[in-house]
Amino acid sequence: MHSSTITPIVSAKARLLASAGHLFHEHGINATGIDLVVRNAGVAKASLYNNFANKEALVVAYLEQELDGWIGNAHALDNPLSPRRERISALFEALARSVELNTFHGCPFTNAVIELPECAAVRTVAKRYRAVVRTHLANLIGADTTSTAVSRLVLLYDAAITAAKVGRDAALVREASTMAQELVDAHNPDDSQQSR
Amino acid sequence: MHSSTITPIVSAKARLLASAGHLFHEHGINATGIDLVVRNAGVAKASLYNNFANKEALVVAYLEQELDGWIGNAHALDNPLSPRRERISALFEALARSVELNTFHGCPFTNAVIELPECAAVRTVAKRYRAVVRTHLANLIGADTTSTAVSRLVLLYDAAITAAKVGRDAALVREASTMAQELVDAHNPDDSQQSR
DNA sequence: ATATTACCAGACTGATCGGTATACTCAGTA
DNA sequence: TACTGAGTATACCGATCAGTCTGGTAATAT
Repeated sequence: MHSSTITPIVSAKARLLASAGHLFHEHGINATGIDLVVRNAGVAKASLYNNFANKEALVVAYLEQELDGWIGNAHALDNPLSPRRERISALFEALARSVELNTFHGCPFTNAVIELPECAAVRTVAKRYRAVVRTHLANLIGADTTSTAVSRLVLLYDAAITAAKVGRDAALVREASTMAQELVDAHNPDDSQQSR
Repeated sequence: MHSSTITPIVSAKARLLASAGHLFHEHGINATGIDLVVRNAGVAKASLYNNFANKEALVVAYLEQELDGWIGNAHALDNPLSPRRERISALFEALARSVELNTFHGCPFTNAVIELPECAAVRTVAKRYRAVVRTHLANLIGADTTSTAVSRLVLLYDAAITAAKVGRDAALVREASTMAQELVDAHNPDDSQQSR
């Protein structure tokens, strides 16, 4: 219980993941060397290789952490009492604000797939991420995961992320939001107040 | 005229750009070292630095080449006699086929922005590319470049590219195509045969 | 008390990177 | 003929990378 005097407050592993989370996401994976991750974490180099087999394993753990983060964030942004169109647009609006604040660095999974195109483990996590997004969007509009409407929302979310990352265009992100809202309204015309 | 016996058929610069075109696009920019570009081009290393200041300059030249290629391809895919919806969908269909053949390696500009996030020159070419896409789509549907309809087509094209690169999902690309066609039809209802 | 476990500090290795330097060939030209 | 310009081949440089190794510290468990 009270083992918090000299024993690390948080484990070396947790500090490494936090460090990797910042550096990989903000400066890219390839541009971030192991030494920087270690120094930034305030941890010994050996501790990295005690907890992770190699850099690739650290990258995968980072992506899994980002996936958990996305889910947490999606639920934090969601107000189940709002109409469906607003529950959807909240996701896009967060993206648009991030663009305006210059704090958007891209989708970690898209970035990783592009930075490490030959890494199967990365593709696997990216696939899981896309399935999670699809499931979440399906839940928000109360539709089947395989429905056309959900596919279209996935596409609009993909579009918004590219518009944010490459175009840095908040207005375009909001246009995607409008499209998503129109889609939800068309899919569920008798829904102007409640989502359940 | 007849100076083609020992004088290089094509210049070292052209061979380097062709080599860079293949390697950067298929394996990524950071993963492709200078030595490989040079060896693959069958050219001396000094020839690279005689024609380009550094790797970054080569990358920018490669992107400009890709931009020209995109324009050429877009015109090759376009049949001005087809209805507008088909002129649009041809773009998406080419993408879907590329996914099915496993020959799609992503948008060179998006890839470059993600691989070299701190490079201003890369961002500049990417911005030009997006303007070119917007202009082309506007011409295809005969709308103003700044119109909402064109913004929406840009978004759908962005979406299709992400669906292709990260999702590797040809069906999703075709769903984007359907959305684009519906958008064109709605924007121009009295257009079922001719585009002019 | 001792063995174990988790950690830190940092030197070190081998490979690879972008880029430079040296020395040469050869075709066209003034 | 002698110079120039574009090319080739290859050795080399300093930096950086991922990953290993040595050696030490301190708390925990036996």
